[in-house]
Amino acid sequence: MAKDPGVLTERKKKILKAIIESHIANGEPVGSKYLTENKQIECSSATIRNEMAELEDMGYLEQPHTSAGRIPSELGYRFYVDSLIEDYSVTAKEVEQIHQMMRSKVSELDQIMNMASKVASHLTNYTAIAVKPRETLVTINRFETIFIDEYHFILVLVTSGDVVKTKNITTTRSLTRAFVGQVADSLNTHLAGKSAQEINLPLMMSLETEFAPYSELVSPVMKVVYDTMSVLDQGEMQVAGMDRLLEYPEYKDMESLKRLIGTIEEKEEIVNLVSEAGRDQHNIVIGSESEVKVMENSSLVFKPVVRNGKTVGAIGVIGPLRMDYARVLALLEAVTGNVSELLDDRKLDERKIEDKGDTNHG
Amino acid sequence: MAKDPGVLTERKKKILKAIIESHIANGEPVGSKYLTENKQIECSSATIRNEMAELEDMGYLEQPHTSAGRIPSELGYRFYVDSLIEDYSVTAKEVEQIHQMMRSKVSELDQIMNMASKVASHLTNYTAIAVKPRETLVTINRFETIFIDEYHFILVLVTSGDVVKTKNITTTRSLTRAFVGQVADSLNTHLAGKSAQEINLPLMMSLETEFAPYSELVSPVMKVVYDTMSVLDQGEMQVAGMDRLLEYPEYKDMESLKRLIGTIEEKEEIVNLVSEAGRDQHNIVIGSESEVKVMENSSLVFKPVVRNGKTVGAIGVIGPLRMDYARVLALLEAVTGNVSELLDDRKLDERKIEDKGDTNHG
DNA sequence: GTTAGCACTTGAGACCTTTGAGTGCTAATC
DNA sequence: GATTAGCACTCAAAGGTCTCAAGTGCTAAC
Repeated sequence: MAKDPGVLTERKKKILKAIIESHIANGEPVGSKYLTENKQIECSSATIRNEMAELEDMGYLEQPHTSAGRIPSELGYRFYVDSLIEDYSVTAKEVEQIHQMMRSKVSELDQIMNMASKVASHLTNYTAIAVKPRETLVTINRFETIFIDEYHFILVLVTSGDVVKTKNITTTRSLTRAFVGQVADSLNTHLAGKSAQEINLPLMMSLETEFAPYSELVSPVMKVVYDTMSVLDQGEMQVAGMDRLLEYPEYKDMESLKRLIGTIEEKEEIVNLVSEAGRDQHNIVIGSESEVKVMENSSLVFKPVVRNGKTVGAIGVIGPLRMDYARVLALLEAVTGNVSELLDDRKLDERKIEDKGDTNHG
Repeated sequence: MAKDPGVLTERKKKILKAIIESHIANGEPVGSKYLTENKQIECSSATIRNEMAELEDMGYLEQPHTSAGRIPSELGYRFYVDSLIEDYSVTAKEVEQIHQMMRSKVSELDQIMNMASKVASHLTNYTAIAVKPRETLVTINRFETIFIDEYHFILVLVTSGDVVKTKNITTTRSLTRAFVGQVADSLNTHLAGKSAQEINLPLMMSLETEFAPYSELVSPVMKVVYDTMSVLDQGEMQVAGMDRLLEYPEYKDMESLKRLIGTIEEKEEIVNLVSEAGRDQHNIVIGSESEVKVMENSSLVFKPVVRNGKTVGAIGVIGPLRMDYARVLALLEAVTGNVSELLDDRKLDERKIEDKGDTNHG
């Protein structure tokens, strides 16, 4: 495909940039005449045609059919975002909107991220996602137990990363407050520092002897612990503004739209993609660059959200290849910046508390 | 529209039923000739035409255009599900699939429900939802606190309905283990039995005096409590198999599809609909019967999941008006039945534990 | 290296016709 | 009075033809 991607004359770059930006704006193939008339390029349409032919040879452009203009190829977009793109300046109004929408009462990470994805979708007019990446190494930090009544107690599990999970445990055998306290102690002795993988049969057996005559408790408790840890490993993802996909003519094709929606809903692959990404910079995945075959017709742009130096999630945008990358990048920057600010522990004086807890129903 | 919906001759019922079932199966308008040839109706096409004309007058049928067959109206579907529908028998294979898919290791309600919605979508081939209904009256049951270190403790909040939420609280002022214990005691004295609405300024002020010199703690703690309670009120909803919508020609129309996807993603309105529903029976909402204007072209069928006599959620299916109601009803019955079984406390002997806890990250 | 000019290609859209399924109505029949 | 055969009528869907306009590649002149 590409002949010599390194050597693009200034004029070629200018033409390529003009084509890409026109196509992003209009969604239609761009012709040579259009460029001479609407973009400041000082040469005739014939010259542009020659240049375009060469750019096509190099793999930056494509032609839907002989008598149509050119559209950028994936390689073209890639070159554009790497070398040609100009910073978009977020407008005051957009900043205002971000602040407005993020200024909600909630302080839970999940909800902040969720709201951030809504903001991102709203401002960019693309489908947006909020991802909580897969945790690679979750270990048990400590246990606490709370005695409720004879037959119920709550198991509190604090993991690395200050994640707290609680579980109601119901037994058929009556308990005492003291015993429930011992449970926590034993669990702490045996399990602190362990990861899900390290919970194995010998461990369980040693616990069973220790807990006699409540050995019946061991396996359910361990199951809960194991469940909890596994869930944490998994990552999460929320979607906002899925319906916006339908506004773009590239998703007129029902079949590919169906597949894309399926992939988004499945979450798995996208969470993977995001989890593997670097921590600080923007990440742009253009079409078939990703291993997610199904995203072939789409681009994913996301930016991690960092709190206290730790990546706690990412906000991203999914849309057609001809996404307005400049604008999306700038807006994601603004949104994640805002989220980080909300999460920043150094601003405790202002908010006084930080919450990392979570809930579950039963 | 309707002249006298009560008096349908047996033959009219038979014809109506045949039309609806044909249309559900094929998605196309049904003509008189088709009926004589494929359904056992002992009269000529002309007679059927007369009958169909009358059924149309009564409001049970509609005609897309003069030279087309008839399709059922919403009223027609309503009459069908109320009076004409025949029970569908879930096949052994389907039962097997339900068991297979539900036999996963997890025991958390959220995850069970989520899996159930996937099963429902898979088996019915419609979009499915798992709803956790709005709680109407959540009150505080009790507090516990867990001392972590000088600057951190965990606040555990047990609400009515045995829902547990935990929050990490970070302070700028150093704490003692004893003090953290007192916090719980105070909170219990002042807040036990209260609902979110009852947390007001006077209450906060009385707490602030009590907590001096840690009065700075009061407002953040109360915020957490309030947040928590509000979130519980809200209800939740998960979607599975959204892409399946695109398989039905009635959603070819991008504009209405966009609106439907928007409504589903928004969740709000559907959660309302489900939350208001009765507890035990099936619920069938056909098109514009619901106040959710946007579902005008679609039907929602759902069945509550009951645990220990309490409605803890619902599994439902969203699809075109010409949904295969009989099959959907039977499969939802089977799926919710399976879920209830998994949740049933009486089977504790088998699983020994019950978990109601939940998680959150930070 | 650039440009004017021209023949060529091709999808989109407008318009027309055909086709066939299905109807409503009338008059004959049971 | 209910049923049915028969027939004229309607209308969307499908296919065909034509035109239109945008855009190209190429050649030859600058």
